[in-house]
Amino acid sequence: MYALVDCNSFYASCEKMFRPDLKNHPVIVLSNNDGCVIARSPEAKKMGLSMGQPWYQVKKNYLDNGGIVFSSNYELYADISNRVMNILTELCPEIDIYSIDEAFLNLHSYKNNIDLVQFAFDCKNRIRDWVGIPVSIGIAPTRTLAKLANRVAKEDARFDGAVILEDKKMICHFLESVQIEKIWGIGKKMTDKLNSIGIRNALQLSKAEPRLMGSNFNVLLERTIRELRGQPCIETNNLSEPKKQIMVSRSFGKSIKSREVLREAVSFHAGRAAEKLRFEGQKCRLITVFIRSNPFNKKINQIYSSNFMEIAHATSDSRIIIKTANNILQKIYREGFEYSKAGILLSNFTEKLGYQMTLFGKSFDSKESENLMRTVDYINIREISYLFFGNQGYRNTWKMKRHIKSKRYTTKIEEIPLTK
DNA sequence: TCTGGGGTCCTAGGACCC
DNA sequence: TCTGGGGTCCTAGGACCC
Repeated sequence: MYALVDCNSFYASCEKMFRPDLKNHPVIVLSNNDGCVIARSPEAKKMGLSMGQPWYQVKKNYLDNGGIVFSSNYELYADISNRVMNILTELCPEIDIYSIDEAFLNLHSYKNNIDLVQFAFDCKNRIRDWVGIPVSIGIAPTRTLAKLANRVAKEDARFDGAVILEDKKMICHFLESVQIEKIWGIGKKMTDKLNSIGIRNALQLSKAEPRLMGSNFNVLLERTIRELRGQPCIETNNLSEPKKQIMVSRSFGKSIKSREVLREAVSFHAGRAAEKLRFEGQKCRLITVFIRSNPFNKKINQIYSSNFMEIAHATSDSRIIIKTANNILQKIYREGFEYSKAGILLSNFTEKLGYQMTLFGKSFDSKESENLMRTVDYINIREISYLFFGNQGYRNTWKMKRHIKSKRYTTKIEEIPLTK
């Protein structure tokens, strides 16, 4: 059996934790640049706000009706997430952290020795009491079914936040009431395709022949069908699995024409990406940079420009990565466009051990490079001061908007909440 | 005025090999 | 009329996820 534990309206719940005065008030959290709605408290959901809706479209109405809004505060959410995951790991060491706010627990090793209902409520209560975040729990024979159970636990108040699907008959009955687009892994395109051949609910899908569906559509669908039938076949994404790519990209606070300012933004992202790469203990060989205009603005000429460069030896040196990113930018920049976003993608990783040696030239970052980067990271992590590279610039005219951010209550000594 | 960011996996098709 | 067969590897792009 698998349990899926998922925090309810996670970002909004994090904000509410530190603002007891907002209890029972609608609270939402916005994406970067205060662009879209990405988390809604139950009260905000009732007001009809939907996920991903542009903020400017709902702003007036929402605020007029007493809604509360926050810019995203990832430092806070990441810290709260760690606390939740630590508790879950204690309860079940076979844990697969799937995203910032949800995790699968593999309950197989418990066999029949636990009362699943008891287990679910223990989890739920402990996280509520120790951290302060409400969670929902779905337990079922496969991950796909656990996902569905979780969804029902969230949506139907009668279950009090926990749904356990065990009995075969019960599962069939349950699947019949589920639309296929609610199934994990079935997106919009697949929904349309399946609807067109008359498959509308999860029970119908589970009765389709997996092999045949696999060859007519794709293997992902085949796996999903098997999972719906109670046969686990979606692998764990082992927690220690190294990343395969690292991306840093941001929309700008306002659009940019100047090559110079663009260069600062790209350098800044490149520096951040290099930092992430070092924390992953990886080195990369391929660097891709892209710049683009705002696709929503129909009045301007659109551009999406990108290119990549391979570096001779795998590196995690910020200087090399920033320099390469700038060379790519030189190639892709076109005069006369308004750019609204830039990004960098690092890929082709080689773990620190086990390099491919190059025939000519050096194969490794030099000792000097390693030492320098370690020192820079040391200083930056501890915020003794903030070191950056000249290219990264100081103007920051492109930085994103985050006008209504809450405090970093748990990670900044100056921002710890005080009682009056 | 104003529309996020970071990932994974799969597939089709091209290049290349014998 | 008619132009092999079987493979691998790589990449770009699609679909999906939170």
